[in-house]
Amino acid sequence: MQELLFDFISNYVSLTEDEKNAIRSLDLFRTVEKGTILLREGERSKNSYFVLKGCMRVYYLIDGEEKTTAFYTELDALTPHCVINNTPSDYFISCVEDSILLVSNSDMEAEINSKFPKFESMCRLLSEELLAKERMDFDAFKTSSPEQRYLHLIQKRPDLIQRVPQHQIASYLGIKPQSLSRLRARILEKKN
Amino acid sequence: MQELLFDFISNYVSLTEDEKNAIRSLDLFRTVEKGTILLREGERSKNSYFVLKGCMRVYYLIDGEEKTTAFYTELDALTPHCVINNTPSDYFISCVEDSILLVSNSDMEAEINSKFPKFESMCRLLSEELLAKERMDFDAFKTSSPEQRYLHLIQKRPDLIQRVPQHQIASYLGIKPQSLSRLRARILEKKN
DNA sequence: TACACTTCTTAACTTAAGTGAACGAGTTTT
DNA sequence: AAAACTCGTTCACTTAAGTTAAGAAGTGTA
Repeated sequence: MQELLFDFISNYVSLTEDEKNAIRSLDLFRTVEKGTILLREGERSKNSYFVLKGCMRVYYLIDGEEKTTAFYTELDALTPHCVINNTPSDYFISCVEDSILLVSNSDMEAEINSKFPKFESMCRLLSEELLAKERMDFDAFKTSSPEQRYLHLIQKRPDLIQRVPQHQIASYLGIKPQSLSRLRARILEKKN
Repeated sequence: MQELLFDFISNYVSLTEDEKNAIRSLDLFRTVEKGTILLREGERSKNSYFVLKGCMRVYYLIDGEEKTTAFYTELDALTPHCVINNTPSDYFISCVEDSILLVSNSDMEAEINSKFPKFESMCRLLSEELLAKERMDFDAFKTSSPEQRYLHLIQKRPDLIQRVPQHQIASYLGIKPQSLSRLRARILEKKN
């Protein structure tokens, strides 16, 4: 499981054995049960997450309704807004499946970053890449209809449709569960 | 105008005079005329932009129609997707107003980053912050209706409504110009 | 001045998403 | 085993956005 992490890191910087050991010694690995809530609205957590195995979901509670805005799966990284801004979180993060995560906190990261410039390089590269990707995803969302978004999701993340309940997918697409049902029926009809 | 830049940077790291001079010597400042297209679909530019004065617009050309997805104004930074991935751009960037920009290219940045670790720190902090902000904006977009998005925009970026044509705002909100017109009329009616 | 062009609005009609309710299938709880 | 609950689907109805067309106001240009 550690190898997954080092493989991932090797896309950004190459680590020496010493550096790898420094990371190993941090003891970041956590197993988390399905249903665990990692962050609640109002909390000021300092934790960031990296998914080695499993799936996390970000959702807001608006007028008593859950609005899912993101899923993080294998090799996705998530630093919540509240960590960056040191403000209370306005969303929840929950574990969709039994998962294996890397959990780090911002103090720890600051220390590592100052000790290992290479690590800071990696963080810069990674967050620049994630920012560019997030903007592309946002653009794609803005420029397409719910139906196009759904078809796109099937292409890009077919696994999600399997591992996550449909009503969470619906809200992820910005629509109601009933509308997703109808939309799926419409697509099937078109095919025939 | 340089002071604007150094004020901005001081939010992330504190620079010595020597470091400031190093940046000054790079000669990054550019004045750009309204209407200039900074990046075209298909181009593989290496340029990143930082807006000191003015406004830039990102748009896609889909089925012959312009779809505006972002506006960058004073103190906004933009590194296009094509720079990060070294792929052809799938969008355009144009200058909405006569503007003063900082233009850097990725080779130059790589050099500075390796010479001045402080600069890399700043880039990391900045891109982490922008990523968190982008995710929040995306979340807000997903969880609200066009009408809510419009009201939110008036609150958060009232200047945009003034400096940018309405049909570009409409597409930025994910709707057609006619729908924005109607929606505005609806809001006015509610007020009375 | 006349013409083209852009921007915004309005209107009539179409299409699709929101809403509220009901139902069946499957799962969990008691 | 019965009750409660979750999840997905369907239906009838409402609401809002898309579409097509037309026109008014403003700008720029020949």
